[in-house]
Amino acid sequence: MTESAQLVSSQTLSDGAFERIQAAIVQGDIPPGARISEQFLSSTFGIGRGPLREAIRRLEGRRLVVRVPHAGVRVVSLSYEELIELYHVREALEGMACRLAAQHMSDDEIAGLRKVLAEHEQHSGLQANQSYYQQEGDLDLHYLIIHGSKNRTLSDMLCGDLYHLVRMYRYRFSSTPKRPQQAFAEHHRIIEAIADRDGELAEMLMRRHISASRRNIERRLLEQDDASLSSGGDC
Amino acid sequence: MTESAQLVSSQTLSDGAFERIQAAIVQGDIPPGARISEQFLSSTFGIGRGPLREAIRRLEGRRLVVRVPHAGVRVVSLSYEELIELYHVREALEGMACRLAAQHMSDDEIAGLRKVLAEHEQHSGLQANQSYYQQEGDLDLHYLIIHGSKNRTLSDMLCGDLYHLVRMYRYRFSSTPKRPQQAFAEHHRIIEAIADRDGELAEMLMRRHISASRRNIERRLLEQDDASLSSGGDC
DNA sequence: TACGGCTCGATTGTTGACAATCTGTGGGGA
DNA sequence: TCCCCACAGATTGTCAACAATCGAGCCGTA
Repeated sequence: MTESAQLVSSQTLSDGAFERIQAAIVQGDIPPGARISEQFLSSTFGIGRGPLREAIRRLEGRRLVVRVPHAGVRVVSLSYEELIELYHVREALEGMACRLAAQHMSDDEIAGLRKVLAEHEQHSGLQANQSYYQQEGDLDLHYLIIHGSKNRTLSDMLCGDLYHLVRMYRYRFSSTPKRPQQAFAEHHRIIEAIADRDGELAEMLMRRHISASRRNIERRLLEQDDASLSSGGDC
Repeated sequence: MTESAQLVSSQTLSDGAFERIQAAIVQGDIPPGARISEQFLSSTFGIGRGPLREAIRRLEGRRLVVRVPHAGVRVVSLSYEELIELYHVREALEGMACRLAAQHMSDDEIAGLRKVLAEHEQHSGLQANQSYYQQEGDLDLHYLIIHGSKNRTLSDMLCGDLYHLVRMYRYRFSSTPKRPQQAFAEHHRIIEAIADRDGELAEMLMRRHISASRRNIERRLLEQDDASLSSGGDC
């Protein structure tokens, strides 16, 4: 019902299954740690097990699922430590991306950055529901900056692999009271640094931005029962 | 003949095929850009096309091969720009790993680092063939340092994904005259910084080490015919 | 009551055959 | 001579059936 992915531009059944399963994983429709049954997906999607298995193998190569032989595959479930580690890696990589973006982005692209930021301002001022900002808008801006680095290898790693994992867990931490406004201010400063072509500063601000985001997660994770993440809720 | 991979500890045919093909790619047995025929591999390995296709899909997920629908898969072929980009990413990531290693490695592990370095010294002094040092020893040391960061996510990215790509192209640049001795000296300084628990310095030295390696490649690539890499020899 | 072995069911792994698609080649026409 | 079309061959994509393996529940025994 919810999936408009029926009209995917995939040329093979395997590609289509790959995209649909990946979307289901990163959107949380299939929770982390859940087991994936070939038979179930096969009948759900209405395709044979062959293409389906190939799609799963591709997800396995992307580390979105883990497989134990003869026992089935499960959606990857990041532990608390792994999630924090992921943010450390992001800090290094996106810091670099931000520095490169300050060097390589065109003036038009920087104008686009400002435009997105202005839209966010309206959103975050308009509605009290702050989760949207954190969920989509935040990433949009990061996407733009990453692509602005003009380093395709870096973009692929960040957008293709890391962000899928980040997105899986983001929805859990979207409702921190003051974080959205703070993040907005940080975004503003980052964009200004990029516009000034100050790569050093841009990298530093981005690293602090992600570092703050990480600490926010650490705090919230310690507040709430930390067992809820490591155990992998099976309710 | 050359492959002792017959007694792989893989539990399924697909896993075995995955490991063998991956090894063949990173070792250069299958050159970058070459097309992979399902039928050929199927008869070579003596397994059906099903498990083989699953193995290829896994490689596709790891970006070691690219596939165009209905037309076959090819081994990924890095362009000059992509190779340089890869080294930039390595610089950021391994710099971070080196800093963390200085903080988290145990004294025993650091002793192991020194031991490996001493072995390299004998090798590089003993034999005039400097390629071995660059090919294997260099990576051994980097592996140890990366794992010493105690950041499993970082280790997986660096050792699992990036290094396979780096290894594919390393053999082309192994015979630069003075580079091995220089690299050895850089390794020495890096290890000393780690032993001193000076994370800042260790990161900086590692970044310079990789940066020097990158510039070495850039220089050699500009010297020799640069068309040989981008065109992807089809002889 | 607790533990070890067994059987059954379900799920995964593998195979071979069939259908769909692309590529290279040859012939016919302008 | 050149271009377009059709055909054949090969290769990839898909499916359904068969074999191998694992886990759960049951039973018998100490």
